[in-house]
Amino acid sequence: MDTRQMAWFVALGETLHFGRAAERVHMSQPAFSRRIAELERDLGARLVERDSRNVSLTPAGARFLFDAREVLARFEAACRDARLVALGEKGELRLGFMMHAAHRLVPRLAGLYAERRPAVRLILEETTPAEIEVRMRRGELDAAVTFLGRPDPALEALPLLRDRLRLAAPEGHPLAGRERIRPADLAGEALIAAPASTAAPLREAIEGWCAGLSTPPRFAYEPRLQQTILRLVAAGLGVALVPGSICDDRIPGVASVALEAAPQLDVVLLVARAGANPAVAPLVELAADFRGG
Amino acid sequence: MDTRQMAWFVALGETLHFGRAAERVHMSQPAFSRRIAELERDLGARLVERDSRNVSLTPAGARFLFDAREVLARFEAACRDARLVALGEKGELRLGFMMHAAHRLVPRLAGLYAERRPAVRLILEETTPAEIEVRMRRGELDAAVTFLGRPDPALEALPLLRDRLRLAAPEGHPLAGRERIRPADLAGEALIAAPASTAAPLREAIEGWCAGLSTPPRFAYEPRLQQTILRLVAAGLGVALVPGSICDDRIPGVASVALEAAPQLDVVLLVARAGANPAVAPLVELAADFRGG
DNA sequence: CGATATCAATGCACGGAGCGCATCGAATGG
DNA sequence: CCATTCGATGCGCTCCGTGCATTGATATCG
Repeated sequence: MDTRQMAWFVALGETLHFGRAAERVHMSQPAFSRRIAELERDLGARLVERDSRNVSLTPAGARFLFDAREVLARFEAACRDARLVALGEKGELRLGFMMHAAHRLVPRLAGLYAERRPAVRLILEETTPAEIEVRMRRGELDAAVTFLGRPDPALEALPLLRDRLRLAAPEGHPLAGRERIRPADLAGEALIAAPASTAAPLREAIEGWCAGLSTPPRFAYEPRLQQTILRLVAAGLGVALVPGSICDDRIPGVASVALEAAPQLDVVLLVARAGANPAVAPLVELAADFRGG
Repeated sequence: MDTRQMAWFVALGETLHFGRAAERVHMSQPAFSRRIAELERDLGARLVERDSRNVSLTPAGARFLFDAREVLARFEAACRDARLVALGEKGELRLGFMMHAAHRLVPRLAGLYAERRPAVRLILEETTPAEIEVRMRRGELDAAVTFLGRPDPALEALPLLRDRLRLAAPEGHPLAGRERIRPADLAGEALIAAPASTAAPLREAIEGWCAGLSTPPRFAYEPRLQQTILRLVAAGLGVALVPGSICDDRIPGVASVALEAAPQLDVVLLVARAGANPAVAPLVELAADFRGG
């Protein structure tokens, strides 16, 4: 028993005429009669009353006609939606992103994406670069905005922007008034930075810049979120090296200072190379435009 | 494209294994592989990613799996419901009835019917005996409670109860105090009765009883509803000959008097002889019980 | 690193489901 | 009373869908 039988019966229910219904479904009348009889046999219920002059629906037939229309509509919709999802026109797109990107990058991306694919539900998951790596590999994310990390053959990294590290210091701190600082200026300072297990590329950039120091910097606090780091700086608990874009909006109580030979961090859009979710395609295009603009 | 393909795909989606899915739907693995490939071809979308070691759903496949489950469930429900309607276990039953029956008969019937067929929606349509005849013949009603009228080969009449005509007169009226009256007592009285076009059997019974009078009775008012008739009587506008059961509940201002050789009216359950709606069967049984009790 | 096992895809031949054509039987209308 | 209409049935044929055998690719283990 299948939906074709339903479609045949709907044709019959609408015409109440075997010949015309058969014609509508591109079948000969005898074949059509047999299919309807077969449907009734399978169902174990008489659906039409035929007295060789006119055809009428039984109560069961009327009910089945009504239900069949709905089932067929949903069937068609399911097939259409599968196609749309395959084309990336509909469905879901899980976009992971690190907190740094939440300020400007992700909102802009999300807005532009929604214009191109209004029917795709964009699921935003804020997390950390380390988590992103794991979840991308497991296929739990379709794409992610993160720092460029170790190259992965299965993942493609599309550059979005390049960020320079800056110093974030409490207002009134001796370094806060400087035009530009060198690694040596950090001697004895309490540093605040996320641990490598949260954002390896960022941590490596920080430690790399400090590598020249005779006494290695002291990491006083290691919270995971950039938000927290800046709050701790504002509270005067230490200084931090942070991506410059973070300092775009002034945080009360925090001053930002340029670094000499500031390390650069690439913020990239990470997508699976073997395109799992077709809905990522417009996001990739967006990344290219983004780079240009 | 039909629901069998959906069922096959659901098996695959749940096992993620061609061999086991094929087994579940009683098919060999090669045939199953082909059916899935065909489904993907018809849909124009890849539903599963197979890398010859394990099978995984694409986004389109996941969506289709979800939708397919729903479509299949509704499909099954539609088939099941058609069967139930054919068995009279579910669906609708349109029961017409004349106003006279609204007082006690129909509420009791409806209550007992609902106990036997809780899934059948009983649609009650109050109307007149004349209207009932027409609508039964057109198949717009499945059954009706009405006076026994002219026998119709297509309709079966099952006796429910037998009602004697009584006189309804305004309190204080000369006839109101009588024990029993004869047709001659009505001479000169203003009669109130529904027209023959509304309830032929009732009207005929009334006119038949009055047939012996030298001067035929004067029909002062001819409203269609029994309710109206009794109100007019209460207002002192005339007297009426009404089915006795109507007088069961006392109407303020109306007295009822027995008739000599009172005509009897059969109240019957009318059903189509060629049982159109299977849901009437328990109603027919009910009518038999009713006659007994 | 090679042998083995597992699993989906493909080649091939067969059987039957489903089709169209011709026809029948019943009912209707001129 | 014959012509027409319409659904059901008989019959032969075609091709779709099946199972069996096999291939090709890939992971697992000695």
